[in-house]
Amino acid sequence: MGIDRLDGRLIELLAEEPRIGVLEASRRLGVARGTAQARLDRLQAAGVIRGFGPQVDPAALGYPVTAFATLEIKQGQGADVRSHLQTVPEVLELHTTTGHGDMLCRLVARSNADLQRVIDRVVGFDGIVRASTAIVMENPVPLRIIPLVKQAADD
Amino acid sequence: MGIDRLDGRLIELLAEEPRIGVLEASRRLGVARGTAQARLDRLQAAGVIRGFGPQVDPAALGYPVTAFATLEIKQGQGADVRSHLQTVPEVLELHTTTGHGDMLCRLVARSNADLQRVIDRVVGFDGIVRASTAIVMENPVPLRIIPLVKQAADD
DNA sequence: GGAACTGCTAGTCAAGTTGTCCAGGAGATG
DNA sequence: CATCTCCTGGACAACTTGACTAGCAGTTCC
Repeated sequence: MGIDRLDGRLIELLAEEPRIGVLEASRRLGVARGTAQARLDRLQAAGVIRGFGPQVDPAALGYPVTAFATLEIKQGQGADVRSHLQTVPEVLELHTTTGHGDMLCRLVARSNADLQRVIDRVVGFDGIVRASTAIVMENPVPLRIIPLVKQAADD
Repeated sequence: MGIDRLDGRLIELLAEEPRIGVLEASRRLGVARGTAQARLDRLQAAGVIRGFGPQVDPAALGYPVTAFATLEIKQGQGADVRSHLQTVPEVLELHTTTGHGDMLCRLVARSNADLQRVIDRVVGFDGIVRASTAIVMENPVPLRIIPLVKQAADD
């Protein structure tokens, strides 16, 4: 179920230079291509690697503003709120968290002014009792996984 | 700076089936390979597509628990806290937000018990005045970008 | 109108990579 | 000792990539 150091190094390599392919990765790791291929297949089958989809930058798409909104939900309205938020393209991510019907969602917007429109659309829904929004100013640690992969590989 | 519908469909295709490659993508889009190639190059050069790195699932790596921690930082300690959190592998992401020296970070852990260890490590640092943690129970909308890409393509 | 640009098509080419085999060796397990 | 599992190093055909070509259509600008 876990991963070993070879798996870890393979993931690191592919994370740094995704275009290199299995053959080049096997060369750099100093193993046979079949081995790298088998490891990669196994990691994907196990769900450790979910895929190699394009990583799209919302800012480059014209949405440079990110915010996190904490929502308090009316009892029993959870499912409705979820399907409402699913329809809003600017909602990139939604979690339900511990707390009294609380949810946390990540939003993006074209500008601070546009963020108001997005929040209105998110919050303008019956099941939502209250919302508080925190606008992201800096992102000192962008979403990363490599340190965790190394940690997991060393266990 | 924006993207058109062909760009949008190309991104969608690659997001759904990343392994198809440029040639197959061009076939499905009904355009010449050179066109798909050129579009893809342009999207990457513009930073819209940052890369095709492996998407690793922390849960499959043995870290099924996710939490968000809001941290209140002592005046002037921001930089120190940032570099501290950077060294913690379980910190997947860190943002500074509006508010009085507030930060928001995404954590993962091996179990709820392990989360305590992670939080202790995160919070056990001088510059942090207070922390409140919300444990993620469900993830009704996993990190997604396609709806936003469609939106951007239609403008 | 005509010239210059830009973006798309449809084709070529060599070089490289992929998927899929195989037989054999090394290390662990019972 | 026999069996398993994993890795190696090699092979093969089929395919994809990167780089290039010439030609065509639509815009923009004088």
